[in-house]
Amino acid sequence: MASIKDVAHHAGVSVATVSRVLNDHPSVRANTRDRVLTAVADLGYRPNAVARSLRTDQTRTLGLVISDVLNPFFTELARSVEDEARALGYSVVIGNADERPDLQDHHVRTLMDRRIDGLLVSPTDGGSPLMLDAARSGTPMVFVDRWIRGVDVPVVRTDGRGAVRDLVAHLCALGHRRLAIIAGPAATTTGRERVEAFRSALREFGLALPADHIGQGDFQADSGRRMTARFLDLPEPPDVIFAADNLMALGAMDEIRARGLRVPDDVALAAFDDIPWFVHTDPPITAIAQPTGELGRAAVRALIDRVEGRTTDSVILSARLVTRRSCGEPEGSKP
Amino acid sequence: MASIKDVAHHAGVSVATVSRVLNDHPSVRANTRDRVLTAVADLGYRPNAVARSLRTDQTRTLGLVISDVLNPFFTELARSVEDEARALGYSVVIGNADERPDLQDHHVRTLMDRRIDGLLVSPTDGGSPLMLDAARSGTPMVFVDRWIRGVDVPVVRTDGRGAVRDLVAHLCALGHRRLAIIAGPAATTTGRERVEAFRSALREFGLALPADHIGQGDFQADSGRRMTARFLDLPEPPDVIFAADNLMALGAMDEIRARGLRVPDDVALAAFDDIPWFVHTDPPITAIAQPTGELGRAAVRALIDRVEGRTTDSVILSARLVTRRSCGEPEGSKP
DNA sequence: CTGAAAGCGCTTACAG
DNA sequence: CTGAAAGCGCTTACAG
Repeated sequence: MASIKDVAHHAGVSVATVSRVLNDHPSVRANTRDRVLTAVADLGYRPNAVARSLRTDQTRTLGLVISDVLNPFFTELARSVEDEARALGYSVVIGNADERPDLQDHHVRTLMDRRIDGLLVSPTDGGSPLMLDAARSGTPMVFVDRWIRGVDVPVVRTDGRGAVRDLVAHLCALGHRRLAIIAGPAATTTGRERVEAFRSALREFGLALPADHIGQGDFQADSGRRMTARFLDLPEPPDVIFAADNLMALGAMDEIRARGLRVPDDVALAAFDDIPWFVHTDPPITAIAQPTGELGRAAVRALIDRVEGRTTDSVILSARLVTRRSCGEPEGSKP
Repeated sequence: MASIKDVAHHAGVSVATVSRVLNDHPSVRANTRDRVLTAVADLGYRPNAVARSLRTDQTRTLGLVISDVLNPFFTELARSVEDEARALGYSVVIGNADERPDLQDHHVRTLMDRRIDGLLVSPTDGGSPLMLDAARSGTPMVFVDRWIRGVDVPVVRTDGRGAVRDLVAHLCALGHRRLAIIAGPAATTTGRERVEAFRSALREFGLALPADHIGQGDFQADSGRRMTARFLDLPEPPDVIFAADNLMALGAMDEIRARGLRVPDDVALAAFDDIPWFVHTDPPITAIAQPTGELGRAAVRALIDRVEGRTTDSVILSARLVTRRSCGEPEGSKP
């Protein structure tokens, strides 16, 4: 592969001059510039980004550690992050934590070793020592979707409180009284917040959330299946299962179907996070939709602000309820 | 951030010695080694991967350019690629082409500028000049799923021929006679091969594939919707629509539902690529399943073989038909 | 407007 | 067993 030296030689100038034209430095004579550009084209020269990064101490790369690539919510988030970053002149490298703190740490470490300019994380846990170090190390960082308490890092997330309340109102209006939730890990903010929002909405409607109606999932499909089995084995099973993400809703569907039960007749089902397939499931699934694209874009803007030395605030967007048939006939239909 | 110089100073040795212990060079006295390790721990030192790469001319990173992150097939592929690569000591950086040749080229260029050790690509087109250059440039490369003709690069892919024939047999057994396909871009191998396999299976069963029963899609959802609309507007619409990937099947479902039609009563539907949600759609969707995980792992092994100077062959796995209810009652049920 | 030189943080032959 | 030195491919003050 041709190096800057080859180009310099070919153009009959010094490497400094080649570097200048490559970086659009104004003080290069037009004629010199043309000679260099010709040499670049002739040799098919491409600057070595590794060498440039070492020298300039910047990689123009952002790291993104997501909780689970198999979760369409995160995949859509990753997409919008990459789009916005590219528009602003940055690349992004993604690490998939697969909901495992150890894997998350692995990726944070690898990314920092590569000297990425900034780190976007949706933490799978409450903050490992490594993660805390990273946050304090001076590498610009922003949390997206999930965050860690007690760390001075901006957060870009969705507040699902209102939508969860709307969901509970919807469920009560349909006559449901025994509501259960499959929660995410208590170590994650969204794991905790969604249960809390659910609990306080229930309270508002005069309902309780007994311990055996809280299933401890891990945001992945299998746990949704296991928790659903546990609920359905209860002497008095719940009327409704609310899955705190779409993967656990998938697991719930698997279990319900395996038992030959029907949604919503035997159990109603609702999910946090909306995905295109929810329109086509049997029945279509009521879900809480996040403004995922905007979330990703806002997170990138916040991170790049930090990277480039500007200040940023946290941003909180809001989710909305999308009601479909999985909890019973929607308002306005025949009973 | 501490550098190797700081560690050397702290431990009272030269940077060469520090480098040696970091790289497990045998000729370091145990005592020296311990002193260095202590300094490393004290300073929280992490080697700068950028500097190391510049010096060693290897990044221990693989590039993966996938056609579309929003497609669960590619997302699962990416997952298995990353898993296998990590197990073999490599990182992977993913570029999402979003089915756009220009974006694909952007990522190939960026990845090569970063001097990744090897490139895994599922091309979105028939081979841009840049792609052809890359293949010839000496950077180890392997195609996965899709490939480019006339380029000497190993291919790891699935042969769907047998499964497509099984699908057509299944459809004929159910009495369908007017079969249509929503194909992928003709510039892609899978775009062409799936139509070809479909056409020759039809011929085998004495059926034709008229031009107006071939919809030209682009592997993304919208095109599935548009082509389905076109089929349904035909004076004599097809009995069955076969979508060449799961995203176009989603689009087809959208259109069918928008018209208030039912699957399979009004039109039957089948898809290439199976996803977990196909079990829960209304009705469950008959699909052709690829061994996606194995595909990704085999591709990584092939690429790393090349990177490390070994030779590799192409590998061809096979797909299988998973029949569900979207084409009519399965064999053995009541009619 | 251009070049010679230093230096980014590593690794590795070469000496001793 | 260890160190001094060269060099990977760039960028950028410093001179001229």
